[in-house]
Amino acid sequence: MRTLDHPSKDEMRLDTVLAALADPVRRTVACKLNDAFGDHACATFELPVSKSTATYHFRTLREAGVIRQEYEGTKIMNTLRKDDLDARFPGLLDAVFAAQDIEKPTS
Amino acid sequence: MRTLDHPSKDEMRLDTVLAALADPVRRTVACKLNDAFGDHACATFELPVSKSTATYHFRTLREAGVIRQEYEGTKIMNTLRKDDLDARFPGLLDAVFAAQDIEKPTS
DNA sequence: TTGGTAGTACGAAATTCATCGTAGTAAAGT
DNA sequence: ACTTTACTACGATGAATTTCGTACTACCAA
Repeated sequence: MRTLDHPSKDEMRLDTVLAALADPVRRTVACKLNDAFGDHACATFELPVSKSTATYHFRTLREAGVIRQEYEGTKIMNTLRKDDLDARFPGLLDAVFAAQDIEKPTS
Repeated sequence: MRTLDHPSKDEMRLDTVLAALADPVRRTVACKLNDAFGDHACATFELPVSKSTATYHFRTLREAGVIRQEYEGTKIMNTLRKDDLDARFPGLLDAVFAAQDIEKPTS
């Protein structure tokens, strides 16, 4: 079974988290994970980039600690590490999501 | 009299603000402005970079809308645009400062 | 076992970023 | 008028980021 490395809560760095969330493609992923229910395989995000670029962005988010990635068959299921991030940097994620919604309101 | 360009509140972009705050040197500047009283000329920050690099970071912060820069004689006085940022992206700045303090507690 | 699915790894190219030194400028001090 | 101060502009450089295509792999399904 394939597994992927994730930083522990304590290993999360503010530099890295902010840099991860500064990119619009990655912020879109994080926001969608925050809003949505159900399945979140990488392919379901319809990002405006190629498949290999998408892989890069998902890896960047995972290595920053923003998302968790777990294999499920050939797919990778992505979830937001909201609890861990809230514990490490309280209020940060919510402020970013709120800011995103102000700038680009959803529907 | 020399003046410098600043984005209006509405021109502030989340991408740019987050990218500005993702850099440790720039985040240090913003945090110090948030904490301190009195004079804040560029030279008072004792950053671990050369003078020309410091100029670059201050300009990046100004163009993102994070700080305001105004000439006063040969000096430039820097202030945090807290009110504007709070109005545009409520809670964001405070969350970042709180996170910074968790990661690198002041004194 | 053959084929499809969902993603990764790798290498390359383009762009942006962070850094610096040098030279210059505007204002203030003497 | 000259010097000092505090900063900027410019050009260069190296590092990091973002992008992509191609080739590959692990797993599942028929």
